[in-house]
Order: sequence, then C-alpha cells, then structure tokens
Amino acid sequence: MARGGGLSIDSDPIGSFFPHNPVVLNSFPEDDNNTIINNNSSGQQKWKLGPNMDATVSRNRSPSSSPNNNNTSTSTIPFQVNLSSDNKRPHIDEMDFFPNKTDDDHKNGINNFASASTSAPPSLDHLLHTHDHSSTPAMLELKVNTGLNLLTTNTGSDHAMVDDETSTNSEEKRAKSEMVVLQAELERMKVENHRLRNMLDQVNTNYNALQMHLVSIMQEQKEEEGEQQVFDGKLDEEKQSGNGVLVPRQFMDLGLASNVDTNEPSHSSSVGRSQDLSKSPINNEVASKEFDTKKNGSVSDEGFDQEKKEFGRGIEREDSPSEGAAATSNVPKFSPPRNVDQAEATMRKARVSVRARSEAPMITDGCQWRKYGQKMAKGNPCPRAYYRCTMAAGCPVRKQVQRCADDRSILITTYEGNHNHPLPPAAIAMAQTTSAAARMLLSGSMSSADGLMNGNFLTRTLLPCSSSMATISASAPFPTVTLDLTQSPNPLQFPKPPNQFQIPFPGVPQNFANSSASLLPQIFGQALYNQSKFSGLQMSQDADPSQLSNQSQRPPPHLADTVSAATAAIAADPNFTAALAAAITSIIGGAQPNNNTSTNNNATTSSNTSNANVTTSNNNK
DNA sequence: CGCTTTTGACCCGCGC
DNA sequence: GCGCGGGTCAAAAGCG
Repeated sequence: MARGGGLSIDSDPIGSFFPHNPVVLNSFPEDDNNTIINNNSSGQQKWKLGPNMDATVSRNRSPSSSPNNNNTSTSTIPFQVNLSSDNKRPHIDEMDFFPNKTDDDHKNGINNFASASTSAPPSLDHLLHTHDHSSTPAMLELKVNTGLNLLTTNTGSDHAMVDDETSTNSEEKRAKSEMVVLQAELERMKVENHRLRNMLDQVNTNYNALQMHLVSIMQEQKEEEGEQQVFDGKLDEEKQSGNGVLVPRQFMDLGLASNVDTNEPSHSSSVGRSQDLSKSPINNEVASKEFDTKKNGSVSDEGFDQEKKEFGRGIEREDSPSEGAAATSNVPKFSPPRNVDQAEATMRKARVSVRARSEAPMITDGCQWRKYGQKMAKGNPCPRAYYRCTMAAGCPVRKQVQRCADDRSILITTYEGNHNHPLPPAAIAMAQTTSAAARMLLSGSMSSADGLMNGNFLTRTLLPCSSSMATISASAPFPTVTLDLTQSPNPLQFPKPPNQFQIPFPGVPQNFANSSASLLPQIFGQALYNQSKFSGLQMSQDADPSQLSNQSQRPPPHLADTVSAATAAIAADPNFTAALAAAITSIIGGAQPNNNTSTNNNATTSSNTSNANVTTSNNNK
C-alpha cells in the first residue's frame, strides 16, 4: 500500500476516521454480517448493518411479546418507538455516545434530542429538561399507545355492545376521551417533570453547600496539620476524627487517582500546591497524611516525570520547573511519597474501556482525536488504532479503538488519562464517565481486596441489579473498567426493571438506538460520575459548561465515597430510578432519527445498546 | 500550505 | 541476551 494519504483503508477493519467521508451503509451482499466493506476508493466505508441490526433488535425484544405488548407493561421500561424511520437511516461516521450538540449543530439544523440544551451537559437535569421539549411524535406515540391500551380494555367490550350505526359516534367520543386522557397525562407528566427538576435543584444546592463546607473544613484541618507536622511530623487518625473530619481510605485513593490528570499541579511547587489546595484539598491532605503516617521523606518525582514524558511533552515542559521546585522543596509534607508515585503510575495505566455495538469506525465522544498509530494486536485480526486528543496541546488523553475479535460489530474504545483542558459539552459526559470510572477503579486498586470490593461497589451502586456481571479480569494488562454497552437484557438477570439502572431497550431499532443508546452512556456516565463525586445529584452544577470544564480539568474534591452509600441508596431507590426511567422514557420517545453532524466532524452514530454492564479488571502489575 | 493519516522503525517492558 | 508484543515516533504523502 502506498504510504501516506489518509484514505488507504484496505487493511483497516477498524474503520479509520474519515471526517469528510461519511460512512455509508449499504445492503448486505453476503452472509457475514460483520464484514466491513472497504472496497470503495472514495474513502467511504461501507458496513454491513442489516442482519446484525435486525438480530440485535429482535434479541432485545421479548420473544413472546410484541412491541405493543411491551408497551402495555408499566413494570418494565417499554419504549414504543417509531419503526418507520428505517428509510431515514443516517449516515454513520462515528457512534455518537454523547450527542450534545453545539451551537453549530443548531445552526445546521440538526435535530437531536440533546439539542434542546446545548450548553448543558448530559445529566438527569438535562434529560428532564429535554423532557419538556420532547413532545415529539415518537413520544406522543408512546403515550397514545399507552392510552389506547388502557382504554381499549374497557371500551372494547362497550364497543361490542353498541350498534354499528352508532359506532362512528362512539369512536369519535372515545377518541375525544382519549385525547382528554392524554392531555391530562401530558400535564401530569409535565408537573412531575417540574417537580423532579425542582428536587434536583434543591439537592444540588444542598450538595454545593455541603461541598463548600467540607472544603473549608479540609482546608482548616490541612493548615492545622501543617503546623503540627512541622514539630512532631505525625498525625494520628484519632485526631482527625476529633476534628470531625473523616478521611477514609477511599478519599486517599480517589485523591491520588485524581492526579492522573498530568496537568494537575499536585506535584508542582508548594505555591502550586497551595493554589491547588483550594480546589483539591483532599489530595494534599492525603499526600501529607501518607507522608506523615509512613514517614516516607523521599522525594521522588522521577516516576511522575517519566509518566508525563510518556503522556505529554508539552505538559512536561510546563511543569518541569515547578517539579524541580518540588523536588528541592524544603516542605516535605507536600512532597509526594513514593507510594503516591506508584499510585500515579497505576492511575495513569488505569483505563476505561467502552464496548459498544457500532458500525461506525469510532464513537463520538465530543473530543477531537488524531490518529498517531495503528498496530496489529495479537489475537485480534482487526488492527488497533491509537488516537490522542488534539483539543489541547499536550493533552495526555489517548484512546485505542479496536473491533472485537469475536464480534466485529462491537467497537472497543479504551480511554486512558484525563483531559487537561476544558471540554466541550459534548465531550464532558464521556470524560466524566471515563475519569470517574478510572477513579473508582483505582480507588480500590491499592489492594486486591479493595479492588474487588470497589468493583462490586461500582456495579452494586451504579447497576444495582448487575453485580453478577462484574468480573475481575486477569487478562487486562492494566486496571481497566469495561463499560459493556453491548449485551442484551437478560430477563432472568433483571427481574425488576423499574428498580434498576440497567435499562433494556426492547425493540429499539438501529436508527433510534442512535439516540437512545447515546443516552445510555450519558446517563450511565452521569451516574458514574456522580457516584464518584458523591452528589449523584449535582446536575444543575454540571449544567454549567464552564464548571464542567473546570471539573474535567481539575477533578473536584472527592466527596464521593464518604456518602457513596447514600448515593447508592439514592441510585437504588425505586423512586429515583423511576424518575430516571421516566426521563429516559421521555427521551427515547422523543428521540428523533437524526443526521447529526457534530462540530468535530462526527456524524450520526448507530448503536444497539441495550444495557450497560460494568466490568472491572484490576490487574495491577 | 497546513492538517491528517499511514506505516515502518524504534523504544520499552516482560518472559524465557 | 533474545524474542515478542504493545505503544509511540516521525517521515512521507494525500486532501481540502
């Protein structure tokens, strides 16, 4: 093959990222429904979709129930979706996981459910907000069908008794009554939506207040410890408890984990640390505590330097002076101990792998990526493509894209690192998901026992009914959280759909899965992120893009696990979950097939995500 | 002309 | 020490 020239795709089963050459979907001339056809010279990539899509759709359906039957059930999350849009199957370039649209998208007239709130990140608040705008045909269809089914039961017998001459009038009356019922239902849902939003706002307010309070306490305690350590250099935990501030192990681990962001100035000079203190006091708290506890006075940033060299050279240049200052600092309490470096290395290696069924060559995560390599990986006939984030110079985030060897319709995207720059709204959700997942994973990576515990914790809290899906993989070279969005719902495994966060989407066609599946990681990521940073409910705060950018750039204080149990309870709360389900229902119902094209040249996605599984593989070397 | 992709070469860690 | 595999680099070349 000729070298260079970005369109040589003959041997690229992954599907290279062709920003200006949208992938087109064609029919299926052969039986191998996973074959990727790269035989066109125009740079377009043709994928076989139909058999796979149909199989997936049918697999997601209850084998003994029609969509209407599903729709009559209120105990599941049945989505009566518009199946008539297959002819409008969008072109696929990337699988759009987080289809938050930018203003450009609005200007382009992109019709997307997420476009209702362009500046808001994906959150429950966002979803609920979108709900207000979701009086789309699909959603109405959902409601209409529900109403019909409800009414048909009663009116059917009535209809059988009336005379044929009066049937027309009867039907009209029935239609009117249905309309009234539907309108009432719509109003009721609006009120409920409003109520939920108000609840969210209130919880957000409470959370913010609590966060501020905790941060101030942490700072005060930090100062006190600093004074004490100068003299005796030792701090026992009873003293901390005496101050009414518990610093559990989770805090320590998460704080360390947050340093995966190579732009995090936690290894810089004391000045930088003091600046950082206001935003991430826990890290310093942890660092100083660990230092004091273990009396590890060694100052070794070499490992960290090496990590940053590997991750981003621009950052290395920027941080090197401050690191040098740190290395020669006379304030040992701020110097990261050796185990902190180990944690850094571990965190850097932490990965979040997203498995999704997608015909697109790459999922849309809102970031801009540049391919810098491609290799054939052992055991997989599909090459592995390496991308790095190009939204900011020196951004350490990289991702690998590879198709699953067993099922090439599954796209495996593995993220590594945290962004060191503000993220566009469309990228926040994925960044949150990956960073939070990595953080949570590594929060238990310090010990195998914790790893197992946290693996269960992750799934137990996030996916209350899916803990059985969480496995500890020994094959992964790095601690990896796998978000499996490909598996079909197992009715035996999920006996109580309304009470679980794992949400099957029966009968969601490919084009609708485009939007509905996109919601999953959105919600999933939001939940995961919120789990990680405690609130699970700070949606409106998240709705501020600038804050989100800051958050992504500098992870917030990890209040997460102090109240993780509470969060888990919230997540497991049927009411909360029902609210989520309602929001999702509205979104799914309101989702429109779209031909969206995001600002980073990402086109429509298509995924038959049916649920989200979490697999943690914690195989520290 | 600048950006991007391609792809062979290179580096590094690990196991034997 | 050697080979293997994963990951990265960077020159070459295409595209808009």
